[in-house]
Amino acid sequence: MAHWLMKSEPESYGWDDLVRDGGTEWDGVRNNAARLHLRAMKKGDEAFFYHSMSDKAVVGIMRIAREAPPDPKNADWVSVRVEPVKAHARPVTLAEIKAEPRLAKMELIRQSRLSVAPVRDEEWQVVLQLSAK
DNA sequence: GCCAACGTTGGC
DNA sequence: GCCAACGTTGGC
Repeated sequence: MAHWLMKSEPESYGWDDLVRDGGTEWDGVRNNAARLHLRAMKKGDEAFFYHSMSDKAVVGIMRIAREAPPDPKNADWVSVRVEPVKAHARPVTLAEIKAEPRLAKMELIRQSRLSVAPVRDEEWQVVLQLSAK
């Protein structure tokens, strides 16, 4: 099972909105690299929900409930369905991630503008540990 | 509010 | 096919 990280500004659509809705269609991704990651997601994969801009923290875990449909007429419509799994006991801030040497290679750090990014298994575990502290 | 990083567009 | 100009994202 693969792991991912998906960003949203909490003011436009945050973790609380996701929980309220019980899940959502993750669309509106325009960046091509991010789109490729969306297409690579499989049902059952898990993803961190990251609040960008005002919050800058990983706040919870989502599950990919439906993969992107194949061959859309318009690449802009690529989307997956995500559902909330669990809020972190404690959000893991960007500052903490940057301060943790084992997370230095995260795509989140290396390419800050990428809104949908893969997360390595080791990195996933480290972030989980930080969220439980 | 500023600016760095990155992507896209369009002129040549 | 190159590159300058411009737009967007997101951290600071």
